[in-house]
Amino acid sequence: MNLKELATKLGLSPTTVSRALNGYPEVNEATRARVMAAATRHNYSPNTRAIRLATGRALAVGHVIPIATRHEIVNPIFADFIAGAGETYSRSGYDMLLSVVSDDDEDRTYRLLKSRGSVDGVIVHAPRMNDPRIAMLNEIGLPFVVHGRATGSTAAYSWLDVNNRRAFLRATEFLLDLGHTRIALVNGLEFMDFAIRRRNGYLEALAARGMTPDSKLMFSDEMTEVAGYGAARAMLAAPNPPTAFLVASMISGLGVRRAVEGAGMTLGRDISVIIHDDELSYMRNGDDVPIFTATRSSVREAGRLAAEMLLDIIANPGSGPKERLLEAELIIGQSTGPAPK
Amino acid sequence: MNLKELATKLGLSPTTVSRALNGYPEVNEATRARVMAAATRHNYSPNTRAIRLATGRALAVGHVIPIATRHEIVNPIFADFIAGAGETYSRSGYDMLLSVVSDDDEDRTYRLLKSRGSVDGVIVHAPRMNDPRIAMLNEIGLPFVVHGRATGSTAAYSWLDVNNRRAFLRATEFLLDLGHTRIALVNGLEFMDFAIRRRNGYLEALAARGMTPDSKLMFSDEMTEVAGYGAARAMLAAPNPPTAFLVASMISGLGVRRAVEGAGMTLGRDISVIIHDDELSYMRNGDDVPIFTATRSSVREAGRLAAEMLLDIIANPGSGPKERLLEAELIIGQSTGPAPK
DNA sequence: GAATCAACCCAAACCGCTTTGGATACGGCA
DNA sequence: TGCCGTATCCAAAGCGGTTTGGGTTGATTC
Repeated sequence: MNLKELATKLGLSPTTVSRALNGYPEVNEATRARVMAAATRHNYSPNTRAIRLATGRALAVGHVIPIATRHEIVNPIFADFIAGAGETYSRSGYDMLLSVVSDDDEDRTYRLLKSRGSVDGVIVHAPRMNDPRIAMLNEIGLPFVVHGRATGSTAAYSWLDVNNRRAFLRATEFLLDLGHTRIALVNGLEFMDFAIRRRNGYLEALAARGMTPDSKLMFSDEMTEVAGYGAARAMLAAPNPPTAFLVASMISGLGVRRAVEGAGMTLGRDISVIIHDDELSYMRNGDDVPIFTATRSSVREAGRLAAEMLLDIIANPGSGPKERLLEAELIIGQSTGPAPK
Repeated sequence: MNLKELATKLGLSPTTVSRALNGYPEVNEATRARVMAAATRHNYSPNTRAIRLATGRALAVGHVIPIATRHEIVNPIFADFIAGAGETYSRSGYDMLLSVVSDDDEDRTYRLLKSRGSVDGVIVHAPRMNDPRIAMLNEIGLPFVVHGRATGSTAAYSWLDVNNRRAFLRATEFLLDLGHTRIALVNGLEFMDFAIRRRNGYLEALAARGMTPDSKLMFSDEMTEVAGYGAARAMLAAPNPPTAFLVASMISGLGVRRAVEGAGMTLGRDISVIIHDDELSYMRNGDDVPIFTATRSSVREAGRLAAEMLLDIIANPGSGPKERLLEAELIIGQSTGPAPK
């Protein structure tokens, strides 16, 4: 059943039917009601392909997921972010287009999305320092929102980020207040912007107390269980080991915990651990009582909000770049305690 | 730059230019070369919206991700499956459309995808027993491939699955051969088809040795770290505890390991654990030497293959349902050993 | 030399919707 | 009574491709 058929069946022109369905004022309310009724009765739904061509809008948003050719990792937080964004799109009648491409093809993919008109905008994931995508997207004129920020980028752009610096600053202060002086940082890959900011927060807190950071206590790698385990194990075995760990993710946190327990120590008593908790739905930090003390910020909520921001930008072009900084909560769990004497 | 402009610039008709670019035989090779060159020079790429309308094909595949309204979980293996499928789509010029919907809306979503012509086919995720989606999709005539199977479904349908029954049967046999007699099953939610099959494999292996299953050793829940921990902890504390665990996922496996170590026991010596390893890219089972003994099957590869199967079905309608059963490998790691005396 | 055929190219219809630019009818106003 | 504004509705022209159904040309066949 298409528009024309529905129109003939109603004895109306396609124009009128289209207007009736789309809420235009120049159609009699009685007629509109008749059209609406007929539409639902005949189970009519407009062909999106035709709408897209006629309106010139894609009614879709793109997410380009780069598959790093080097370490083949699918970022586990994507799943929740995407789920959040997807909720927003469903609510607004937008489609979500996922492009999984090797990171060499990322640039080409954005250009194709633009030139073939597949999407009205994109969300940029996992920004790095001086991320070249920002200038490129501005240049080709494809609306976008960055999840995170790109330190060093000069151009203005829209972004939504968690205050990673502040979160790690507060977490470090919290550990310092508990008397810890040897605090280790188990960070993500430090070409990622969020990881840089977290390290900065950590360093700032130390500096504020006049403490010199120890590079032996600073680790940076993929945020996996194995990496977290390896890092913590090595640090605990080294001379003058840390009494506290600041960990970039729930998953690495599990590895750190294993190393701690494997060394015969108890979490929250011998060793304190604070993780960053993205509230991944399949990796909850305990049910009601949090297991780990954590800086908490829902990545799923971030997905929802970033998508809303993008839809807003698409609906109101030329409204200038938008920015939004979310604060992480500091949640006290069972993994922290006063530094052992 | 669109087709018509390119045609005028070349002094040709849109017809000829279209045919030249799409490889039709009725165009002079010299002309074709000229067209191709001009196309790349002027950076022409066809408007997909127009192509879709003209051809009546969506050039897109849908993945409907249900967000369970009850436990709000985003299945962690989606990420890797989607990544695999996405690779196939990119290679074939198809788009991947993700719909994140509450599971009450799932039915409606499939119907909309069909009636609005947004996709040429869909992948059905997480089939349950007697899954109603299969009959529904057959009825509305939307091509699909099920990732997994739906026990009890009478209609024929295309699917790609891992031999879950056989994997867990072999794993159980392996533990039995090591002398274990108290083998616990830490399963996923048993309304999911894969979980049912795994349990069946487990039960079959026990039955083959004339052993009666103990319901106290059979656990079923969400596959999270916390759930795995809780289950294992409870079983280990109960009278007549198991000496081995068969665990449905890497993530629950981490929880089981924590419970084992928390009880002061050593993995592979006091307690044996076999997990199912989907080879999630962010949750590797060790680097070269596997940590856990595991039934291994890459869900990402499954994504690739399922997508290929679907594209094949779309390209050759009426070719009848396709089926593909992947075997899991049994990988020996460090988490299993002979039953303690 | 006329008929035939292959090779090559084009005009125009079409996909299903939106949107522009009227047309028609009716009531109110001067 | 005649003009005008308002309320309704419609015909037709896009949107940017693909595809159908010819044309034209030059070589081949008889």
